[in-house]
Amino acid sequence: MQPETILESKSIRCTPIRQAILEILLKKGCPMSYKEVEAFLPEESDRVTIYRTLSLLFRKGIVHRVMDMKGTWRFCAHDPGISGCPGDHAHFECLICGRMDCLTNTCLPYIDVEDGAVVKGKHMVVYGVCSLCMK
Amino acid sequence: MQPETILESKSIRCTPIRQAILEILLKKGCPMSYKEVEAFLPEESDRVTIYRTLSLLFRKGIVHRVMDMKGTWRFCAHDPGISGCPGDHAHFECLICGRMDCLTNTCLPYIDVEDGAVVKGKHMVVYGVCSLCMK
DNA sequence: TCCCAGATGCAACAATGTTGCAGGAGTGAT
DNA sequence: ATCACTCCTGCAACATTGTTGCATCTGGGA
Ligand SMILES: [Mn+2]
Ligand SMILES: [Mn+2]
Ligand SMILES: [Zn+2]
Ligand SMILES: [Zn+2]
Repeated sequence: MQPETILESKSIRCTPIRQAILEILLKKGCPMSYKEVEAFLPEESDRVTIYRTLSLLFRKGIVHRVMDMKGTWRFCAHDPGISGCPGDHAHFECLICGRMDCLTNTCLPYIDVEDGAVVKGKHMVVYGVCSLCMK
Repeated sequence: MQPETILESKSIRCTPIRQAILEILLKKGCPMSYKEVEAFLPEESDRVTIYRTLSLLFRKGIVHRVMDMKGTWRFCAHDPGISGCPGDHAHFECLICGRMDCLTNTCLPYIDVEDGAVVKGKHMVVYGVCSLCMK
């Protein structure tokens, strides 16, 4: 699905930067930090605008986000044409090249918490060395 | 077990700050950020020393650490008298009061990664609202 | 006692996240 | 077309955490 279509469907004004950022996320298909996204944008792109755009996309449910093992948020868009990706899956992070991947075929386990506590979400990162970096 | 005993058993010089920090972690028994640890130390304690001490304790395997949903490391010591805590369990973080707890009775699931990739560790945070904050 | 590895304190920096504000662009109503 | 209003963007500024370098201090072994 096209970035513009997605933005319009969420009643978000379709600006060049938003379109560009969403396009990058859709094309890459893996969780990216704002820094990684920035690398694919024109030189003059503003850090805060990228930050706000990613926050907006997240708030509107267009992307999901994962915190990596360095403590930075990574944002990821899966084509909404494909049956709903709730972000409820584990992620793999390579400690060498830094790449992160969605393990969309996994499903996070049920976790028992203390009585009375309410679970809002689950977050799982599996880290190690990816196949490319192992060679 | 006493902090000094633990430090000696790992051939780490037993200094007042190390003893104090380890004692705090053992007493609280939940993953604490350096900031939280700092709050229980004398005013004049140096930020970097705390940082280095926590790193050391982690490196020596005395404590384990978890990244919380704000992207900061939390360190946690379980009494080594109790049968080995590898830190291989999930954690619950309350989004209201910020407290984090070890779910020591859980066990992280096996996750299938791409062929050729090597898993070094797994990291799972369940977040929501704790029983106290629900009231 | 002397020496040296190790511990600490302080300055300094990087990265990310976050907010405030002013100016600019787009939209819809008149 | 004009105007008003909302929203978007760019820039400055700040907080927090993590991290390193260096000078100094300290404890323990030779
Ligand atoms: Mn994902
Ligand atoms: Mn734990
Ligand atoms: Zn890799
Ligand atoms: Zn709570």
